[in-house]
Amino acid sequence: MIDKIPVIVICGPTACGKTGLGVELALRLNGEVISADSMQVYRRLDIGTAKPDAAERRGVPHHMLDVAEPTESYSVARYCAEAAEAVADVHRRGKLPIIVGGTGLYIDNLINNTDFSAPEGDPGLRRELTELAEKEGKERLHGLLRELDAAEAERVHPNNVKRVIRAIELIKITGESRESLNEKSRRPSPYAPLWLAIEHPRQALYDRIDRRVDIMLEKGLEAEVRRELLPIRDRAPTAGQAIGYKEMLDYIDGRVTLDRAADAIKQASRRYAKRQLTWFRRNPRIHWLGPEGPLEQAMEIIKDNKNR
RNA sequence: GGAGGAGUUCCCGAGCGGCCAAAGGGGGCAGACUGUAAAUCUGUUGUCACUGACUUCGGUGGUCCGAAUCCACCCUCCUCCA
Repeated sequence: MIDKIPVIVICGPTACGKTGLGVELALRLNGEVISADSMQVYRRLDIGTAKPDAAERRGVPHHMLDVAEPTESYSVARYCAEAAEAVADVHRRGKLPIIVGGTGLYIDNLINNTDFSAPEGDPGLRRELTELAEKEGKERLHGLLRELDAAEAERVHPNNVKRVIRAIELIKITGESRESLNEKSRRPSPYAPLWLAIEHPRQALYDRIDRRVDIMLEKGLEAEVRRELLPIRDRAPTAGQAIGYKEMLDYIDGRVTLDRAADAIKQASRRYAKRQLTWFRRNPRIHWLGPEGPLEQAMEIIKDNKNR
């Protein structure tokens, strides 16, 4: 307990005000921000990912931004390795690591110190299995998983081809069941996290999202997409999935009007926020801050936490 | 003014006498989640005293054992002729 690295985690759905709160806390607590955002890791994808600019960062050092090229495929495993290093570095220098972001998967695995020594994907095998699913059906693919790892087949829905493939891949490469691999991946966490998240009434959150998308458009989202994504559109496996970018490409290609593209971005962002909420709500350690004066609420909780 | 066509559950849209609270899609809501996660996937979506009842398919009134589906009139919208 005594040796654990104290960290603050600020999570929550998009557009809830995480970035601002993170910076404020960093300024007050002598901290540095470690971003936990699967899309802000990409260089030059600034507007669409709502990456904080120099003004927003207010001199607070930010880590885990701009650490990959848009053409690279990124992953939880890579994030955890790099972010853990960043956290350790910040702590070593006597500063408070503040993890700020909306990618729940990344945050949880970073904090839990998950061991990602399990094998990563085998592109050849993946292609083969994808073809199998296309030619013979998802049920056939799922049946294959059932033969190899019945317990996992029980947990993964046949329609979730990505997961089915991953599970088959794991057992084919390692010979071990998913359950046993997951068991092995659990390690003690070196962190003592204080979890914070900002909650807004649903409609208020959706309004914030809409406004934010309008601002992105004003700031030049279209130009950013033309400049950064259009030239590499088929070579951006992860970055190409970002909300905002694929919708803008539809517009640039002339498939939809700008208005419709904007609506699609808002729509997708709202649905994304919903999924984030689902993810974070199941974490009982999170202290949910109301929309009014989240900074004061956060400081209060931090004080209580210290006294404990 | 005349001739056609259309009005369906939050939206789009199928249904055209019983098996219809009404296909499908969208959206909403809820959930899952360990190497693409801003991704991928699941469930649910008229009301209730919920294995049954009640209200609903533009309105009113009919036909029929029985209507979203047939008939009459009315209202609204669209296309064409004037």
